[in-house]
Amino acid sequence: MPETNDRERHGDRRRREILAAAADVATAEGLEGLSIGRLAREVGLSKSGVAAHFADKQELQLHAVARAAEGYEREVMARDAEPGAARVEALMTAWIDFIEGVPYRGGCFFAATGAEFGGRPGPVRDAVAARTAAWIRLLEREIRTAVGLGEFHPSCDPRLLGFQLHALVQEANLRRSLLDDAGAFDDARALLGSVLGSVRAGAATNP
Amino acid sequence: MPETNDRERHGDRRRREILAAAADVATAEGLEGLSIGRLAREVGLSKSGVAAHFADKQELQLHAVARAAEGYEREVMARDAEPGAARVEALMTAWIDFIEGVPYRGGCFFAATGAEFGGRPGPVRDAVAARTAAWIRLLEREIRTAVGLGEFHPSCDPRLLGFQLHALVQEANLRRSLLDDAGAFDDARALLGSVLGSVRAGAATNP
DNA sequence: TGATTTAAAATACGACCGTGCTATTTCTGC
DNA sequence: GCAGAAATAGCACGGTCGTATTTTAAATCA
Repeated sequence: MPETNDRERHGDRRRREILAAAADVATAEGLEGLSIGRLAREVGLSKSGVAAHFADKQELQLHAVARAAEGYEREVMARDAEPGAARVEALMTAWIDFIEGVPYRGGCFFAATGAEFGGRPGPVRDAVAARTAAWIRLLEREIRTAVGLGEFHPSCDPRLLGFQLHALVQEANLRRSLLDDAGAFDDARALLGSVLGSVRAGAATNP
Repeated sequence: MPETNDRERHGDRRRREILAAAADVATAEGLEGLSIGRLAREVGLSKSGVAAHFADKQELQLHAVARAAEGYEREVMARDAEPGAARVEALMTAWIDFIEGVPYRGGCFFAATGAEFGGRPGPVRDAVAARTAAWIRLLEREIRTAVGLGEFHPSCDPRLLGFQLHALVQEANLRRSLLDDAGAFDDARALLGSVLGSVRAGAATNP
């Protein structure tokens, strides 16, 4: 069998190309509205040429979710900084920068697909939810570390702070993509600073 | 001509029934994915029976947006309280309560459709965006009043506070619908209290 | 009652959907 | 260069989509 070893099989380049286009299109037009024919036109293949790479449409959707998640893991979650407050700030800043300069037309892939699949059960929803939950947990864990190190005020509730930080970026993404508010990410940065400032050790007892 | 006077034409009851179902379904499955046939099954009519009430699908979508907005105007925006801080809190509380007990399966209609149409031009997007922007402006105006009355700290930026408050509810809606986090609205309420507390006159200089 | 207006159904049409199946082209390893 | 495998194209199928036209049934009114 060819299989040079295991990785980088022959059609993997195409497959990646298709998935990149899928993540792109899905961010703007939804993961369900994404059609094989539409995708084929996008990458210059025939419908069957695209379909051959996946068992069915759902598998394509799941791979597109995974592909989008890889981007976040590489560009956002992998930020290294001193554990604690510094890393919380680094993660958030990287996240805001990433979404602001996002290559996908609709903004944040997970904001778009999360809202799309929110009220709908199934494996795709589960995949989107799992990635979102993992990111929130990562954020909370880092906040907890900062509290443990005494960098954040002891009264700071990691779940609530994580809630607040996650909300800021979701809001910025919505305002840019729906309201064409280009300054939304600067607002998010400003609020990130003020929220983090208010929980830093030595500040008042909020939140 | 029949036309009892002008309002309440003959098929208006059906029409309202269809639009209620449309807003319902669209919240869970999107405004674009909403199909005439699906809607017909929902209200127990034939496809053509539904289609006869609207010029085309886009008109149906626009009316569904308007219908959903009416619900918000009636249940949320119409809260009357003393202008200023009290009304800001009343509006936000009514909003959170409304979405938490929302009759639509996917949560907030405008969160769902806003994300869906964010990266897509057209009249439907414009309608959703206009309603969302109007609500944000209403919130900001009331905040500005509170600052003017001296109830909120003079350093409070109405745009940023509005950003933060709007973000809280969007986040709660996402967490419940995508992550099945039933406590998300209580978290939003807690944060609403802490954020408003921090901008009340006499508090520290945040945000 | 009979004529007329209105609501809804029935039906049809063309477009696109996802999915199989069968060529045909393109690449790869000897 | 040739065999064989992999990648892609071509095509057909059953469904559903939105829409338009026609037909039936029910309500309204003279």
